[in-house]
Amino acid sequence: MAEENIQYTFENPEYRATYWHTCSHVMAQAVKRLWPEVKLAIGPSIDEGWYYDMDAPFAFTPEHLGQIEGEMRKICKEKLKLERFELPRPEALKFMEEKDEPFKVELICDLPEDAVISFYKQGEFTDLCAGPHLDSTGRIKGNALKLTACNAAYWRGDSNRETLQRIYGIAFPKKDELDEYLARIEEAKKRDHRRLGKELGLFMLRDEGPGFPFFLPKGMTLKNILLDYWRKVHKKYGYVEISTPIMLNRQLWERSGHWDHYKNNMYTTVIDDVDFAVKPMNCPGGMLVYASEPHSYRDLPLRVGEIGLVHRHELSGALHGLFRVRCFNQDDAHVFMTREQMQDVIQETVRLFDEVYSTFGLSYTIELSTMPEDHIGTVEEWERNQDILKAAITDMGKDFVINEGDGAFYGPKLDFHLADSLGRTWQCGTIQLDSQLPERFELEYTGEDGQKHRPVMIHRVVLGSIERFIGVITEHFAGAFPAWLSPVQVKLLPVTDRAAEYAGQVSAKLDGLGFRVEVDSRNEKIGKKIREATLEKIPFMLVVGDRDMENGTVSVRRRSGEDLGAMSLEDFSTLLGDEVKTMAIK
RNA sequence: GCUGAUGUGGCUCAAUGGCAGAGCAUCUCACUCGUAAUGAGAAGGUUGUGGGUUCGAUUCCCACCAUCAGCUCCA
Repeated sequence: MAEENIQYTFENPEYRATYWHTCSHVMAQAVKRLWPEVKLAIGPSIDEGWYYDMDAPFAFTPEHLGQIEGEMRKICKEKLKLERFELPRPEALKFMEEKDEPFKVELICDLPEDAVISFYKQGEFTDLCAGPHLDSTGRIKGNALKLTACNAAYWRGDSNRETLQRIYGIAFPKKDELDEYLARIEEAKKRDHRRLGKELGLFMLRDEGPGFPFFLPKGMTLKNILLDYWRKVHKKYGYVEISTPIMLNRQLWERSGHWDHYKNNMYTTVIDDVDFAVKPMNCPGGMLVYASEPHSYRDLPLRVGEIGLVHRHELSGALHGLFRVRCFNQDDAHVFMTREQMQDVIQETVRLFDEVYSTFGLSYTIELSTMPEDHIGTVEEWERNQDILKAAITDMGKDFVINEGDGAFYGPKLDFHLADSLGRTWQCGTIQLDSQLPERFELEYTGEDGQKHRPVMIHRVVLGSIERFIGVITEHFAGAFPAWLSPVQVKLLPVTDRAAEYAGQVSAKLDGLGFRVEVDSRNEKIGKKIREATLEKIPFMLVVGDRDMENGTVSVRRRSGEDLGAMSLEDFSTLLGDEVKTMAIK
C-alpha cells in the first residue's frame, strides 16, 4: 500500500477497492497513450471492478477495449511507481488547464475552499485523485484484468449535461479468479428471467405493447398462486381487500397531487369532454373508499388491501423484462391509523414483509428514502415522519442505508430491495408514511373524546409489483420453483401407449386432490419425455408402464434426477402434499 | 429520453450486393420402447417497418419501431 498498512489480501474490501481504483488510473493512462485527445472525467472503483468516464471524439467499441487492455498490460509490466503530491488550488487549476482536461478543472473548481488537492503520478500520467492507491502498477496482474463494457453516462449524473463514455473493468490478483468471475456471470445470465420466461412459457413481450407483458398459461398460474398466497397472509394480518376503478377523473388526480407531479407519466384520455387518467397508483381510490363512511378510533388501524392494476409511462430506455414495465399489478394496501399507532403498524408491516420474503428464501436490503425537492407538506412533518420510520426499524435491529431525497412526493419511505441473478437490486417492498393525503382528502375518524381527528396512513406493497416479483423469484430459483409455486407440479410419463389410460386415471386422481398435473401422452421414448420434463423444471415426474399398471403404482423421479422408485399413488400424494406444505402459512 | 450495439421461420443460430440455410419445435409415417434426445419425410421466411442507392438489397445508406447494455428516471 502506498500510505497505509492495510491487510494485504484481496478479500479485504479496502484493498480490493484500492486495487481497482489503481486499475482505473492504469486504464486512463492506457487510453491517453493510445488517444491523447480523449478527455478524462471520473474513474472510481465500484462494487465489482471500476469504471472511468471519458469524452472521446469517437465511440469506443469492443476492439478498442482489447487495444486498451493490451496497453494496460504493458503499463503493469513497466512497474511504474505511484507518487502522491499536493498542489494549492491555483497551481492545481493551472496544471489541469495546461493538460487541457476541462472536466478535471471543473472538479477542482467545485472542491471546497479548504480541500487538500492531491494528485497521483505514474510515469507520464498524472490524475487528480484523493487516493489511496497501490504503490506500483506492477502490483496489478496484467493477465487477470478485463474491460467488460463501454456505455454512455452523463457527466455528473445530470441528463442535461454532456454524454460521456464509461468503460467498465474488472481485475483479480489471479487469472483463475478472473475466469471464475466471468464464468459466474455467464451462469447468471442463464438465470435471466427474460430467458427463463420464454423457455418456461411464463410470459411474453411484444413490439405491439412495449412494457406491457402478456402472461401465458403457466405464468398466469404462477401469478394466481402468488395472489392466493398473498391473500392468505394478509388475511392473517387483519387486512380486508377492495378493488378501485382503473380510471378516474382529473379532479381526483389534482386533489391527490398526482396531476401536478406526474401528469407526464400518466395515460390520459377525454371522456364526454372530461379529462380522465388511468391510475398510476391506487391510493386516491383508496382514499375515496375510506372517506365513504364514518370511522371510529375502534376501527383503527384499518388495513385495506388492493391488488391494483396500474399504468405508468416509463421512459422507453428504462424498460427491462418484467422488472420495469409500464403496466403492472401492485399488491397495494393502505393502513389508516392514529399517530400513536404509527410505530406498531410499521413494525407489524415489517414482520409481514419478513414472513413473505422468508417464505421465498429471499434476503433484502432496506433503504430509508428522505424528502425530495419536489414534495408537499412541511419540513417539520417530513422530519418527524422520517424519525418514526427510522426508530421503528432501528428498534427491530434492522440495518438500513439512507437514500437522500428519494422519498415519494407525499412522504418518506422504507424501500426493500431484492437482488437479481446479476446482483442488480430492484425495489420490491416499500412502506411509505403519509400524513399528506389524509389531509388533502380530509379523512377523519371519531376519537374516544367524541371529536373528529385526522388519521395518518401508510402506503405499502410487499411483492411490489407482481410482475417484478415473478421476475425476481424466477431468477432466484433459476426457474426451478419449489413444488408449491410450480405451475405444473407433476408430469405423468406413460412408457408406452398401453399405459396412457392408466396415466389419465392417475392424473385425474391427483387433479382431484388439488395438484397441478400434466400428462405427456406423446408417442416418444421415455428418455425423451424425462429429458423434456426435466428441462421444463417440473418437480415430480411419474413414469408409468406395464409394471406400474400391474402393481397399481407410480415410479417417482424428482427433477434433480433422484429416482424414488415405485410407490402407491397414496404414498406419492402424501409425499407431494408434505412438500407443498412448505408454504409458510401456519 | 440519452449513448452504443442488435433485429434472419415458433425458438436458438448460419450465410450472402445475384435462387436465404441448419438444429430444435410443428405435421405425417414407421417404431411401442422403463428413467436426460428413435428414424424417415413434409411444411414453414416479403430477412423489424418505411424510404433511398443499385440492373438487382436480406446485405450498403437514411428514418422510424423494438430489444440489449449502461446512464437518467422510477409517485
